[in-house]
Amino acid sequence: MISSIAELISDRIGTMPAGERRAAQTLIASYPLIGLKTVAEFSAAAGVSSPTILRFVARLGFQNYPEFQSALQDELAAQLQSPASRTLNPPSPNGGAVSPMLEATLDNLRETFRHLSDKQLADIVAKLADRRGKTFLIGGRFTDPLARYMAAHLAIIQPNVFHLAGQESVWRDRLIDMGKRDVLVIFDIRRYQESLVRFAETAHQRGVQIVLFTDQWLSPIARFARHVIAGRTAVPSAWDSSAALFVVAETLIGAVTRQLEADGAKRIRELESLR
Amino acid sequence: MISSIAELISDRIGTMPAGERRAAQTLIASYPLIGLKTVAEFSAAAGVSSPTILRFVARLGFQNYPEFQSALQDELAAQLQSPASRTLNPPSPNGGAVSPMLEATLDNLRETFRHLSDKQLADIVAKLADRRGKTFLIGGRFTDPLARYMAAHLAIIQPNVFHLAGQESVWRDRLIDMGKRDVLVIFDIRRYQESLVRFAETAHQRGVQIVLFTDQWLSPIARFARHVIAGRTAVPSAWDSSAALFVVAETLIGAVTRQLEADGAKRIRELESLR
DNA sequence: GGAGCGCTGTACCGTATGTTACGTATTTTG
DNA sequence: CAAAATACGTAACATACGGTACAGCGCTCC
Repeated sequence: MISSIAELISDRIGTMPAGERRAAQTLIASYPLIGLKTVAEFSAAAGVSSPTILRFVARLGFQNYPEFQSALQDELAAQLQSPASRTLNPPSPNGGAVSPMLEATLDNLRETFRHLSDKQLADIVAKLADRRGKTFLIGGRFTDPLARYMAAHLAIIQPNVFHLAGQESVWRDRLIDMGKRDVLVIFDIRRYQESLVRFAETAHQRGVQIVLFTDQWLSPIARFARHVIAGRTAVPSAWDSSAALFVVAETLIGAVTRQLEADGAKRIRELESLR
Repeated sequence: MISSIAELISDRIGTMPAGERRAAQTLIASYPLIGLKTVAEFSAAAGVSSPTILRFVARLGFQNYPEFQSALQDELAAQLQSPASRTLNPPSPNGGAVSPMLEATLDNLRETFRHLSDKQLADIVAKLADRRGKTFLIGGRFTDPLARYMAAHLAIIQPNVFHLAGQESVWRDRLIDMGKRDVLVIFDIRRYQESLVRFAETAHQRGVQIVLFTDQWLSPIARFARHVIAGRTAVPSAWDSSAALFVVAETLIGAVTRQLEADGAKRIRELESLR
């Protein structure tokens, strides 16, 4: 059963030629607004010619462009009159195989944040925003990209942020640079990596404060960590999900940025003037 | 402070002559749909003549009717992109400072998947699981970690998966290895990187099928992409969020794994025996 | 490698749309 | 009550919008 035009599109997008598919994608991307504008604007936004737009709506089964627009408007009207249906519609409009994954991830996010106190986050933010020391980030086989992601952001808003990459021997040598005032952010989920544990232990002995991102079963590194963030990872997949940790990381990035702005950090002002 | 057109109307409706007041009331009654239709339809619905409608919108301060319609559309866009859920949702169990970020991310995830059909995902999965060609992954400044994350998983379950890292000149040279049967997965969100666009264009010319992860405003690479995944990125932070794209990536990883298992790929069986 | 097909864009056309001028009706004011 | 000002609709107009014919191009399939 196809009720909305969006569904109709995604149903037929596979059978469309390249140009019309671009039209379909731009419409879906900012649905349904582009469709309410003129053919010329639509075509410009999609980067195709106007006839392609018209052929596109024709393929969807509409006699002409105005009829297509009317349909979009009717849909909008229905949506606006019952705003609840829009966000609540739990019988996922997308009854297929993907939604279990989405549902599980949404649950994981909520659960992860439920066990996360504001105080805990505030402490970590304060530590990360305190620029008397250096910040090192590292991750395991699958989580190292998370460390990179966080490092990419933090390195912009403050100096002395380093992502530890490459061979184990390489980052072991960086231990020399680490001391009491420094922070080490580690991402480690099952199966926990022995090399990371060793690294964390040594760093801990040197007085480095460790912020650990791990799963709900806690990596052994938790023993040495000053702050532990335990994210839910279970999803209906062969792999564990790092999405919850990813979102916590983004939250921290945002909070640290805000904190530094509040501190009136010169660097932030300079950055803004560069944009 | 008057923000919406509806407020503007109710503010001035007192000073309007009879005919225009009828127009105003008709518009408010089924706001804003009538305003998106033609002047003729609007006037008919209000029971007045077309010039009255035009005088009405002129009194609101608009130069002409199209300008008025654009304003209505912009308002709708803003309304649709920040779903009402934010106001309707149960006042988050965790009333603290982090929850806006979490709420926005949850919304982004739902919205992103709402615009994503099973068919579309299935097509991409089929392409990624089709092992007659190679798979290349690359990302932008902030999204390259996502490419790495995906590559780390895909490289385990199948051969010929390559993450393109380092200098632009390095991956440009890899173009030589790419052909019609190959897939290029690109992550690119605002601000879109010129170097990536050039790279995508050249790859496209070589017949490489491109799977693009981008934001809702679509990277210019969408022009060359066979498949486009548009994720929502807006969060209350100085940075855009890649969480939605991350979850889509995880979903794809899981689906590809399942697909290969279903295909009875020898590699998967070998992997299992190794564990 | 060649022939056929299908897709796409350019250029042009008819028309529906927004706009304006003007005459009539209605209300307001001295 | 008269006269003027304001409001409204009819009708004519110009623009820009949607629609179409056609030619070029790339792709696929012999």
